Amino acid sequence: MERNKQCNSSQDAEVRKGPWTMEEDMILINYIANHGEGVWNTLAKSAGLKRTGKSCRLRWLNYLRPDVRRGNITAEEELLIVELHAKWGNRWSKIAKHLPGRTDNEIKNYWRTRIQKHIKQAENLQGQTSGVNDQASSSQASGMAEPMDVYSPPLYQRTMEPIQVPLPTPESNETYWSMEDIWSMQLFNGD
DNA sequence: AAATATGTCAACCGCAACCCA
DNA sequence: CTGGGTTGCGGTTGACATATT
Repeated sequence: MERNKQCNSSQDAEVRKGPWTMEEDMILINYIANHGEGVWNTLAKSAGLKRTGKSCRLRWLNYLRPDVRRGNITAEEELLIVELHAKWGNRWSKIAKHLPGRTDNEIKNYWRTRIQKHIKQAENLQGQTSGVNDQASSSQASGMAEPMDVYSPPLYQRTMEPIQVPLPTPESNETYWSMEDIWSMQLFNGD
């Protein structure tokens, strides 16, 4: 329950860290809805958030922005990630630019948690054909799929429909709000 | 049923690039 | 050109969730 574990040394009102609360999200969303983005440090202060500008920026870009898609990476997206990573290595933001709605952070996470070990396994099975690191090696040594050099992106243009935030178990805890919820809430708050 | 291992993901940090007075 | 502030990036951490023993 108590997942706010800010470093409450002696003073409060310092700078908050750790997971964002729903209130903070609302404040940020609202502020940006009314004033737009700006200089993040200033924004954080003007909005009354006890967060660094950096933290606000990250939260907004990776989570709160209305056009951000989270979860349910499709097979097409995964393939694209694999392809682009093979081409460019860990240039996550560059890769992310080719996956509309996906953030570099999510792609990076997805890669490290789901793809990397998979590829390593495949490498091991092939008996270390070569010292493939993970920098852009022309063709990755995993028998994934057909090797396509120039992958044409517009396979999956940003369809906003199938967004259904997974929300596995609504009973998990108290505040587990989907972005839909938050956005519809903030509509009532036109300030 | 409890303990432990493993997976997932949001958020942090440091650094470098960029911008501008 | 320099210095100080801001932004963007990539690596890493740590909390929580889920699987396994």
